Amino acid sequence: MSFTIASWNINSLLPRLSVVARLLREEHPEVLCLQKCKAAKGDVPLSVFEDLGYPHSAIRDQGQVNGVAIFSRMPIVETAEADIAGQGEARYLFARLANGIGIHNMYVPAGGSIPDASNDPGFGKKKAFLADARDRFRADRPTNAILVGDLNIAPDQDDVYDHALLKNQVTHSPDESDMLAAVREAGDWVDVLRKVQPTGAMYSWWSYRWWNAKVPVGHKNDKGRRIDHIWASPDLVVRLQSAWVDRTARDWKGTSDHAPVFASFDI
DNA sequence: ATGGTAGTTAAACTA
Repeated sequence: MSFTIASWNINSLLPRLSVVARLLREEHPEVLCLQKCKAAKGDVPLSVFEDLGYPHSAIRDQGQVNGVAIFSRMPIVETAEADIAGQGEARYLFARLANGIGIHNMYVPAGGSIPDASNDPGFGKKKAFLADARDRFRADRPTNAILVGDLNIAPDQDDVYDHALLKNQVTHSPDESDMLAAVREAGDWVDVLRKVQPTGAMYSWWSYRWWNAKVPVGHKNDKGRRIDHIWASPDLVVRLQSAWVDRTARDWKGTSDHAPVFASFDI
C-alpha cells in the first residue's frame, strides 16, 4: 500500500479553496497538511473537504493569522497542540492517523528581515522557536512519524538560487541553518526530499514578485528557495518510495507563493 | 533586482 502525504503553505485558505481542491483531485494524497491558513476554525468549510474525500480534519487557528490544518482520508485518532517557545501562535499541530503514523505539522516563524537576533526581534523569535522544537524532539524522539511544514529555512547551497547573495539573508543564514540542523538531528529526522535528490536545485517557494513560470529549474533567474520540508523518522525512511515538489502548482491561477511538497511511503 | 506582489484589512503590516 502506498501512503502519500502532501504539505502546502497555502497563504490564506479561504481565497484558495479552488486550488486546494484542484490539488486534492489531481494528486489525491492520503493526508494534506496546510500552513498559514489565516482562517478562523469556524470559517473553514469542512463540507468542501468531505466532498473531496477528506472527512477527517484537525485545525489549529489563530483567527486570521498563522494557522495550521491537517485533512485526512483516514480517521485521525489523536491530536495534540504545543505552544512552542510560549509564543502563543498557531504554528504546530500533531495528529496520529488510524494507520499509526504521527504527523507533525509545523510553521516556523519567518524571522524578520535581519538575520541577527540583537538587531531584529523577529529573528530572535525564530531562533527561540527552533531551540524549543529541538529540545522537544530531544526529549521525545519521534518514531513512526513524519514532520512536514514551512520551516522558513533553506539550509543547503542548492536550496537557494544564489548562495553568495542569500547567505546574509533571513531563510539562508548560517545561524538559522545550523539551528534547523539541530532540530533535525535532535529528532533523528531524515530530510526525505534530499534523500531522493541529494544535490542540485530544488525549490518550494518563489516570491510573488520574482516568479517567472518560463524560467527552467535551476536557471539563474529561477529565484526560488527550498523552505518547505518533509522529514521522516528512520523507521519510516526505509519505507520511502519517493519525495518531490509539485512545481506545476506554482503556475496555477490564484495559487499560493509556495509549491506543495509530497512524499510517498510503502506502508 | 533595495523593487517588486499578495492577503488581511481598511493604514500598515507580514510574508
